[in-house]
Amino acid sequence: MIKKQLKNIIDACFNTGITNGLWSDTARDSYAVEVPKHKGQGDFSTNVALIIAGKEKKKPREVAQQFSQLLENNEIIEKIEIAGPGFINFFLRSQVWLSVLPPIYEQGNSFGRSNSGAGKKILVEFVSANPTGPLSIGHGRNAILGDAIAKLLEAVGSDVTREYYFNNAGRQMRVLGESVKARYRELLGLDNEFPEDGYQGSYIYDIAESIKVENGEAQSDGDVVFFKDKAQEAIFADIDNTLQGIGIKFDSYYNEHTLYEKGLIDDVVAELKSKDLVYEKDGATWFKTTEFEQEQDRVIIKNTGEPTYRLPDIAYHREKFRRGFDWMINVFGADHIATVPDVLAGVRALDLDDSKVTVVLHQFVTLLRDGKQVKMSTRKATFITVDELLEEVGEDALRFFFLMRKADSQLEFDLDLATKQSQENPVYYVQYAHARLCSIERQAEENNIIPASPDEKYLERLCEAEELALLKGMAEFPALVAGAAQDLMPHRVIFYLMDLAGQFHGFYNKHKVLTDDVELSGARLTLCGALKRVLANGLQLLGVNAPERM
RNA sequence: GCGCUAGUAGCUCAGCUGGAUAGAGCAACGGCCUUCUAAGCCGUAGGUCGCAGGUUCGAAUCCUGCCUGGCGCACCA
Repeated sequence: MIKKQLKNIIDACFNTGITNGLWSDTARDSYAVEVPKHKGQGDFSTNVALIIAGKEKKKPREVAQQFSQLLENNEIIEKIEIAGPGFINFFLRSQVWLSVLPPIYEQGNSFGRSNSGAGKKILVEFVSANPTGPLSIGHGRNAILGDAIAKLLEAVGSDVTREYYFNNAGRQMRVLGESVKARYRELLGLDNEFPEDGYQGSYIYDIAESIKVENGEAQSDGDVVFFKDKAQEAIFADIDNTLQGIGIKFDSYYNEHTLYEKGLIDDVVAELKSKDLVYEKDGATWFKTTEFEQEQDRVIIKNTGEPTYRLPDIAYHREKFRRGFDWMINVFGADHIATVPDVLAGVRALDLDDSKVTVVLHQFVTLLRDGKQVKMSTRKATFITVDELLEEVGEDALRFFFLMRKADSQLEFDLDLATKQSQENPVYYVQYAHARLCSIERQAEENNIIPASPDEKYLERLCEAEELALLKGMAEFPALVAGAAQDLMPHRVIFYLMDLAGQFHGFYNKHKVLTDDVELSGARLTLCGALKRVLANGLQLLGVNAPERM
């Protein structure tokens, strides 16, 4: 907000310069106001002079000189310096930063939220695992990332729908049914044929066991479909339970089957046909993906008459458009890379705007146990489930860990470290700052020390470097949230919080909040209260608890 | 071979649309608890930002080539 004020002042000067014939209009919107990296370079800095000079072949420092003359006499600016190649650095009056406090107190738990994404209807599709087994650690990253993205978008005022897309038909599920049936017969002591590529996890035995308890031997020659349905039911219940355990709730579940029921699959084929984008070859139906900058055409209907996954995916996306979403976000694991271009090609083929579809691709989670990488496979059941991980590290650490890295980075999860050193987990660093602030407030109450009102005059006593840094940090929060939401990058919130918590810990060790000086104590208490609010709001955005005691 | 993605301190990673002296955590070393929670703080050490060119006033960031890791390249999802 303060940055915005300054931006307005700079924009005004830029315009004045044009009026006075100092420079032309070409640099408009291409210069920036930023917080400089190093101390001594002011509170904010702009590269406007460099940009103007670059466009007009002038000397940057001269332009900066001219520009700064237009900036004289302003109530928020203490001084201006021209530095380096031609940056203009702004040093603001320290009282300016106090203006963050009232909004924090007024807005409370909505401080940081904004309406920068208001009026947008957004679909976030994530997890979308078919019900063939418990959620593995990879799904865990997907789930937490997707949910955090949804939370961020909600924070900027968008209307967000969380959707889980699944398929309970097809080969995978048939194999699942066969696997359960084999285990069931095994439990009954009957001969059985476990499918070669069957699911070997112990959960298959659990499902078989419960079928045995329920039905005795009655289903020993039961249809595979019966076992498949039972398995699906049990596994979905399990997945749901897992998601609940990490605090995730979906607004809708979309079954691929719906697309068939409504005839939407056929619609898509018909439409592609009418556009001459499909052809028959070797008994299969091919989609001319080469018309959309792809290397080869792709099969959409196999020679058996069954569609490949692409076709329903395309139909599903068209359905999303029809449902009126302005932005459709898919959170996928890296193993789905190949499907993305095909679906987007389909979207374009149907004359839909593919720029409304964003795919957030996250890399794999590498698991380390005893310093060695664990290779995971659902089928062979050599995987760690989200439940197991949750059990080991707890919900807060789980969320925090998964969100700490940007999606594009592979995430290394060292189990030994996460369990053994969970006390030194970064999540505690932030939570501890919050707990400390709460503790200070409790002590203040006991000693009847009253916080200053957020617009109190003597808040000007907050002039230590650490205090100003904290005020400055808090002022950045709303813009940070808006940026993280727009770029779908929850990890920025984590880094922000760690930084802010760090600044607080530093302040805490250097200055005492509760002293005999009533005004100073009151002022610092107000600062602390605001800080507590910002930390709590930030943690809430990530779905992490903000404990009052630790 | 092709596509996507990454390659930054001993390790794990930030670095937003190119910007001024490249940061954090862990690990290492040295300090700080009779005073608001030491799950904390302060300090020291640690870097040819994979390599080589190019674009520019200015490159970890953009472009090209090469090297290395991960993931994909099905009429599986």
